Amino acid sequence: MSSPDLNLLLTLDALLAEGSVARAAQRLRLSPSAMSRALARLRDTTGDPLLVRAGRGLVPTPRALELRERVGHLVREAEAMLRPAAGVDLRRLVRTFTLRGSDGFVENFGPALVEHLRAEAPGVRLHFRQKTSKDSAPLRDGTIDLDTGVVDAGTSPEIHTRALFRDRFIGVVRHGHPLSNGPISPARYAAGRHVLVSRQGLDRGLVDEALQALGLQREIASIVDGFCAALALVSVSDLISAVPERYTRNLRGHLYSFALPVTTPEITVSMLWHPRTNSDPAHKWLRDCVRQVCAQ
DNA sequence: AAGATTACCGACCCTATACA
DNA sequence: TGTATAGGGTCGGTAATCTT
Repeated sequence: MSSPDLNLLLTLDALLAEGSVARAAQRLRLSPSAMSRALARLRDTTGDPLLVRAGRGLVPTPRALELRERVGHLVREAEAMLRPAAGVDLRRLVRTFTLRGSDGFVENFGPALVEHLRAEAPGVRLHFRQKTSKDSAPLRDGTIDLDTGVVDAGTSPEIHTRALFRDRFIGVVRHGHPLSNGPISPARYAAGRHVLVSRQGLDRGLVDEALQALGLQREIASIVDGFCAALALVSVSDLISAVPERYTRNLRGHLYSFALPVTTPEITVSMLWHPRTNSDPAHKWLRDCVRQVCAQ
């Protein structure tokens, strides 16, 4: 069974509003004959004559009178739905956005972001979710609204991305740690005991590759799946960790940071969103907020 | 005479089929 | 798998016809 032609709703609206085939035709820029045939299709679809001859003109049937107001509302509603979205009223916006970020995103950027949103849109709530994988499916199905992280070959091609900031890895130890005094050579750095951050559970990373190029090797004493855990371990032990500088700025207040004695590639942290939300004015505003907070 | 309807025709779209 | 073609269906226009 085929669904009815919804274009007929526009025809019905014009016919019932005008009460005349000729005037309805004029309104929809059709010939009277085309409108007459459209009326015939409507009669066939609804099973009601809708407009019947009365002298030279037409008069509505009870069913037509019943439909007149309803179809009018329906058409206005549909037209409004298809118009480009107007700007969003931030003071009255009530909405929850779900943001996904790697370990440390909330701790580092969350406070500024929440404050920024509170000032502009007090009805907006943020739901921060931990990034346990790079899977794009939650963006696609709307489970999360905005993702942050490093874009790589595994990122789905349809996903929109925008760079937020570039970052570089630095070394971190507790204050009073031997490395907090004096120059740090690659050999001196490699001689310490290290904590490696790896979400995938790998046992070596970029720093190990850089050390290997110099003929050095470090001892990985511990592997954790997030920067917060690494910094927590570093703060109460003699372990050494390498973390992104900007990404962990607010988390290293009581720790000693230093430039790594080896060169590691810079990373670009981006935000990622699905094309479905690209034109949504509220989502646009959220992206702008995240961009501003991360640029500070 | 005015407005509604119908016959006929062309344009367009969709689908099935053949073929490279 | 992609492209070309034929056939059928739908819809709108013109012109003619019908109804009041």
